[in-house]
Amino acid sequence: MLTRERIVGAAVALVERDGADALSMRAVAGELGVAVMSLYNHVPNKAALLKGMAERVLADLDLPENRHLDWRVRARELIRAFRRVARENPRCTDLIVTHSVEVPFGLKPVERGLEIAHDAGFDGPTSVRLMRAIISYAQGSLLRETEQMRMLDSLPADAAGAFAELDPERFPRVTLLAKELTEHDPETDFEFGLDLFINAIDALPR
Amino acid sequence: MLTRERIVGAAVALVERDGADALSMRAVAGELGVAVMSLYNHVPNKAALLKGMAERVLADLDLPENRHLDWRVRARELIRAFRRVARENPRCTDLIVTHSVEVPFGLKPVERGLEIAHDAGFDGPTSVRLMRAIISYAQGSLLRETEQMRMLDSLPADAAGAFAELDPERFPRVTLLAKELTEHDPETDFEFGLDLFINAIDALPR
DNA sequence: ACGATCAACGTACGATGTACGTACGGTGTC
DNA sequence: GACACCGTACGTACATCGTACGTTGATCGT
Repeated sequence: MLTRERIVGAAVALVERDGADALSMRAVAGELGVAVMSLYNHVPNKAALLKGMAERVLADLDLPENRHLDWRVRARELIRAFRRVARENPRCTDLIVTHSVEVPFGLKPVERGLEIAHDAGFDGPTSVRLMRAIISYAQGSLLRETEQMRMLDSLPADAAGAFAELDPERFPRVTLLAKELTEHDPETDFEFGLDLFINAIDALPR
Repeated sequence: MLTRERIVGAAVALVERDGADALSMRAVAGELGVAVMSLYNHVPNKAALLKGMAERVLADLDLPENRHLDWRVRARELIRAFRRVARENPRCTDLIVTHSVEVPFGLKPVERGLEIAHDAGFDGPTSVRLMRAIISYAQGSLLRETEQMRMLDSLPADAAGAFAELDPERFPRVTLLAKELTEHDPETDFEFGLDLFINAIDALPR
């Protein structure tokens, strides 16, 4: 029996295996050993399928309930969980980030975020803003990670060299930091920005 | 005479006028009163055209040189300039954000960002990290803005009502903050997060 | 004047999303 | 048991897409 769940699952698996360009209704149907048009009994169109895929991946978010802990570690864990599911499906990441679906990704994480902000002592409107800001950072980070990956392995090999050989008159700091700019440690970068954010929130008046 | 510039320009104009879905090589050619295949004398393929469009839009970044000012206002201005070009081409925003091209968007803004971080007293590696973090936030914000816009005018009208009527047992804070969650003031939200970030950086040890 | 170069073009092909009509198996009603 | 109904799977068909390939015509250096 064909179901929306199976279709979405096959689509995610297919993208993880063959990349996003390989995603087509025909390919998904093939994956399930089914005719193309059968899919349309369960999914209205391709856009809906994409949305379903984003939801599916984000549904794996695990949100441990640990309300007794410090809000800072809870906030960190929430954002990390978001990043984790994205990294577990690396080739779907763009999908997730650009389709983070209504109210960014289901209500549970939103509720959780607001709860944490509340426990941290912030009022409602501020909580909403804080959540939006942090989500922006998380989404942006994921986006940047994948872009940087694409860039780094599209550049010939000696990217740092190319940067270093730029005109030092026009780009003094870029040439100086050529090495740092072409190195990429997504984990550390992500945590660096996350810390920055959490500390900033911590310093906010209530 | 057909040129890459004219093609890219027509493509951007077309997307701004008719939306991203209307972008096709045929449509661009039509816009220029030219046969489809003529485009390929100047642009190797559609992906390259997209990249060109992102570059084009970002080329409008104005980066006033005001090195005597406080680094905080310079940093803010740089990020705002980024957001401004994106907002000037709202329907291209997704393009820009997801194609922010090698070394995120040309070298000048990168150089400028590193320069500001340097003037703020940070060492090289930290400067790179700071820049990455702030770019992540900016990109994420833009992404979230457009998503939220799409969401808000896809929801029936009374979105706040729908939120408020959720089960208050499971989603106490969401129901409580229904109104705030469905209101959207991108400008204020953006500035809120930007301030947060700048202040966090300011508080960092050197 | 003439050959070379190159921008513009037309044709053509394979792939894609999906509208539409059909076949068929299971379920409820008499 | 007969029959009407409905939902699921399917096949065909079409418009549209990106682009490979071969041709034409104008321009320019000699």
